[in-house]
Amino acid sequence: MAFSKNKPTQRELAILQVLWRLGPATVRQVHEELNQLEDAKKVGYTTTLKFMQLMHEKGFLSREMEGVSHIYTPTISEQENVSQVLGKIVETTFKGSTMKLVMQLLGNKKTSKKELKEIREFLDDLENGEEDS
Amino acid sequence: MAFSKNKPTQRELAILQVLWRLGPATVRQVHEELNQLEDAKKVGYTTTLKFMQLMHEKGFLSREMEGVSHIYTPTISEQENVSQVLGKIVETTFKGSTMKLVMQLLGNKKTSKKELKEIREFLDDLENGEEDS
DNA sequence: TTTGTTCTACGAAAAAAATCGTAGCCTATG
DNA sequence: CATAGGCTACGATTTTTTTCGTAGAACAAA
Repeated sequence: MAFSKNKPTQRELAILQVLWRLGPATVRQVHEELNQLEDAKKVGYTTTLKFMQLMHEKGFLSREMEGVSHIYTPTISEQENVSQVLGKIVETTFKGSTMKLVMQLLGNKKTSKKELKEIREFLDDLENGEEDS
Repeated sequence: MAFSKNKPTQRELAILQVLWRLGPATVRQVHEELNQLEDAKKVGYTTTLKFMQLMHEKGFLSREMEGVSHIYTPTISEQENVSQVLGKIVETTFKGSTMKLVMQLLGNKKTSKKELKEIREFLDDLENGEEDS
């Protein structure tokens, strides 16, 4: 169902990614993690705090009290989010054809024999195992 | 080689997409196209103009005079751009494995038999035609 | 109890992105 | 020639996104 209406901004997405990696976490934890990253801009603690408060209001994060502090959890999974993003890409640049995207991916990267084999097996599974409507 | 340093903003991307679709075009053409879209916010002409001027300065667009007006062209192709975006996705959410992404794509969408066959053929071509190191 | 630490909540302010108004230049047309 | 229309350039202004400073509550240690 994705995010009701708004999309997360850059910073918001960065925070979501930390949470996806860490699982439910406090502002402190997210903040430390953020300032760990290579391209970090060394942002202040209250900045991270404010962001997570805002994201909570926007519905991007849910939270619950744990003693004195909050523990935040994304309301959308990384998979859902990436699906959404990929969906948009398929629509706008591959005219709706997921296959075209797959082929660009396979074609672009020099794919190893082993990987190709994996894919074939995966396709087998798909064709056999799944009895979709 | 992508964009030297900066990434295009939302609006800038929207303009790029119009240009990718239309090919080299004038501000007027891009502007009309932009205000055609469903989610259009009915932006003024000079806004589009300013944006394209800025994008030219930033190196996102090249341009040449044609009579009284400019004709703008993106300095990066849609393919290059999408590769870049996909690359980031693979890195951050698929831990560097393009295959994982491909599988998510194949798994997610209910893929038709015909499409699966296409993929297999594509894989055959890849394996035969390409003699990679 | 006083001090220091760690939270949250807010209210602004700074920075970045997006929008628009006005002016000046050509050119076609009456 | 005068007027209208289309185009660029440019200087703000508005809106959104980011950032941070300050204040108050809770709590542990001196």
